[in-house]
Amino acid sequence: MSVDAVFKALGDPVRLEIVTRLSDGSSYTIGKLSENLGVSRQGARKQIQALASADIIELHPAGRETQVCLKPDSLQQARLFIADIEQRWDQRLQALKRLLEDSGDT
Amino acid sequence: MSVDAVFKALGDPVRLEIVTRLSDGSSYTIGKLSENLGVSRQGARKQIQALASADIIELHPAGRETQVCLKPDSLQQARLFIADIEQRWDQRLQALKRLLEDSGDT
DNA sequence: ATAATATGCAACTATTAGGTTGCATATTGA
DNA sequence: TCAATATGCAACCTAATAGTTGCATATTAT
Repeated sequence: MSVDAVFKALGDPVRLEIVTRLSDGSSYTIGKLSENLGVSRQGARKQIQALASADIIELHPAGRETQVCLKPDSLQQARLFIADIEQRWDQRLQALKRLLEDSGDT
Repeated sequence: MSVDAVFKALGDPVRLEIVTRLSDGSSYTIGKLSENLGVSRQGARKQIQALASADIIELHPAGRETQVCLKPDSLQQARLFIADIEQRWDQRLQALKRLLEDSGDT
């Protein structure tokens, strides 16, 4: 799964709410997860599917219900991507700072 | 700017490539940034605008060109959001582990 | 058996996104 | 001045997204 797909999956308030709820580490049925999201059950189901397709959550069908739980690997990948961007940026700023200090010495 | 909007802005390969290029800390003109992205200049321009609207980059017009540079604050916000999700998840796992160990002691 | 429950699937609509092309305009260099 | 350059703006197309409603189906509880 490419990292842009993970970001894309996180780029929606309903999906972000779902992820936030799942971050408590427990698993929810699709039905419970779909409550109070501000959209219909079927609307919520689509967002849950989108998150599953981005490998951010996992669905475990059991009997007539399906348990949903978080799968943090993709999230970590996304966080590391941002951290890398930030690190490059910081290194560049440090380099610029050193250049300024050196020229100030002469 | 809400964090889902930041994620949304990062959820596209062209925009992600733009951010990656800018992460070297230098500034590029819109024209230079638009090269070799696989889309037309106008297509690239739209993505640049999307990133600017999400407060991920800044545009500085000067004469006939416009300099583009990264603005890492929104990125940090997004990274911290993910880090928080991961932390909650980890804490829950730790708690579960302790529970198992305790019950194993009895 | 039957009713309630949890979910899935399909069709449909409206909006947004990503992309294009064409043309206008302001700035700069020769 | 005049040509080249950098960019902006607008119209347009297509595909994807977010959402809906209605109905089907499998599972579970009484």
